[in-house]
Amino acid sequence: MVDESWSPPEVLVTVDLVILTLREASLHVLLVERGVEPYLGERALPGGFLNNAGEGIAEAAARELREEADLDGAQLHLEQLGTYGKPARDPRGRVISVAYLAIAPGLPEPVAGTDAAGAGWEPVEDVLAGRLGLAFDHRQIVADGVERARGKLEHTALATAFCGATFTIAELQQVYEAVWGVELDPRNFYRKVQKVPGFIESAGDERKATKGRPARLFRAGATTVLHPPLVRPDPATEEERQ
Amino acid sequence: MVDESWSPPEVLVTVDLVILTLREASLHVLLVERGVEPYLGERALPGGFLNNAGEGIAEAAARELREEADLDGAQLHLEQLGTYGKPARDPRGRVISVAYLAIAPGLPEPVAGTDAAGAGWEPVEDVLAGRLGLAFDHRQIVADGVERARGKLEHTALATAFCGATFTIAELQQVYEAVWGVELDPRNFYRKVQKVPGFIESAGDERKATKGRPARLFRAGATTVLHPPLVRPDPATEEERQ
DNA sequence: ACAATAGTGTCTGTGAGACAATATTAG
DNA sequence: CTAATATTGTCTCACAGACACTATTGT
Repeated sequence: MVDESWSPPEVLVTVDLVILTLREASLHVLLVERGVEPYLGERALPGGFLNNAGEGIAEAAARELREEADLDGAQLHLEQLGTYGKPARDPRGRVISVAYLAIAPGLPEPVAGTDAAGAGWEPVEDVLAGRLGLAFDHRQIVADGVERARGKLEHTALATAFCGATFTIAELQQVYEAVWGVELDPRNFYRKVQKVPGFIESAGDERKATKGRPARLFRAGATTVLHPPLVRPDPATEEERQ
Repeated sequence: MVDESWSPPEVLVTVDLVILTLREASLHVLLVERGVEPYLGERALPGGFLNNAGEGIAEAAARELREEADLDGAQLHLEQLGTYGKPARDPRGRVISVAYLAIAPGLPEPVAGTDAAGAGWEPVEDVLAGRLGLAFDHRQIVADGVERARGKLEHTALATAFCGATFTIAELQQVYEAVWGVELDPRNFYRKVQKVPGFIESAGDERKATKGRPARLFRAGATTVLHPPLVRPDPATEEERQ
């Protein structure tokens, strides 16, 4: 370390949340409208400062999840995404942000946050394409979150976190298609998913769709890591098809 | 956020490094002996406080890499691993640590750090098994770093970062075997590695081993992501063999 | 009946792993 | 020559993807 006379600088730490969900078969992220400077009035990720008390970073993330999105961190998938500390990222001074990724099943309607002026789900595509500007470096954080989710869908049962307590295989497929941005063959997907031990388990009864034969219902299984993994189709392979 | 009258708490931020290398065909991590309280005299990861000036977190990691291990961050693989902020992890007060993972090729001998009392490479196995105790929560950080490296070997060209400028395929195989802790078939590995476009490229001449036929030399290719990936053998498949 | 979706069966090419065979060096 | 390692060749089995086909509902 360094000599005792030197005193290290103190910095402010915020926790920001990338909360993803599926709405109308496309990926959405929860954004709030900032009620204070800086970036007043602009869209930003929900988040806030780390509390004084003996609050761990993960606890702070769960607290913000509760305060700003009214979601229960204990029930949801919540994992650390990364830490962002570029010197000039916050005009207030030396602020670094620890970002967390949360996955929520489809929710009824725009969640009204307690803190933020207004909260609402926005299409991830609009954010990534820059059609919707975000405060700070939050666009980059969203991009990292989506990329993380895409990768984890392959090797973990994360996709079930987008669904409700029970779901059909077609619904599960829509999750993969929306997050990966690809189309999958329903028949191959059907067998493939069921072949992974512990991924999903039957929930007994049936459920009717608006049209066609009713589908079986399933719930998430005990397994969190998928053996074998569900690999997403290689875009390079598509080109070969000519 | 919160009302303006409330003032968020300031915390101290350290940057810690998990520097991995290969020595005698097994994975080693760089550790220093702490010269100050707390944990004086115990082993710990190299690291230090974030500087006052406009120093980004990644820059701080590169600086520590230079100061404590005399390695050039621009040449090495250096990526953020995660942020650790349990309230009681540091007796000095509210300190959170941003951990970085660095991969270094086999180096001549114990690197003498400038700051730390003593520095040396220790087998990762000793740390993970608890035979060698570490300060703070550094054992967990090492475990996370090794796990990250294992996964990245599958999908990225990270393995070449363990090697020198040129290397044989057998040496590359030793990297995979040491990090994954498995044995691989040299013949299948040989073809598999060469089939991945851009992973490795020939370096022309030859080089003799102590015994046997001399092996071709290769250098790292331009590709960083492997298509197709090198999947590590599924341990469940081994049991089937009976 | 038809449309629409759920679920099953079958074929085929590719690729991974097992392992035989050949090449090239040192001693 | 033999030992040791590098490199190439070949076989086989499993599996992913394409897609025909059957099942079960609403209208």
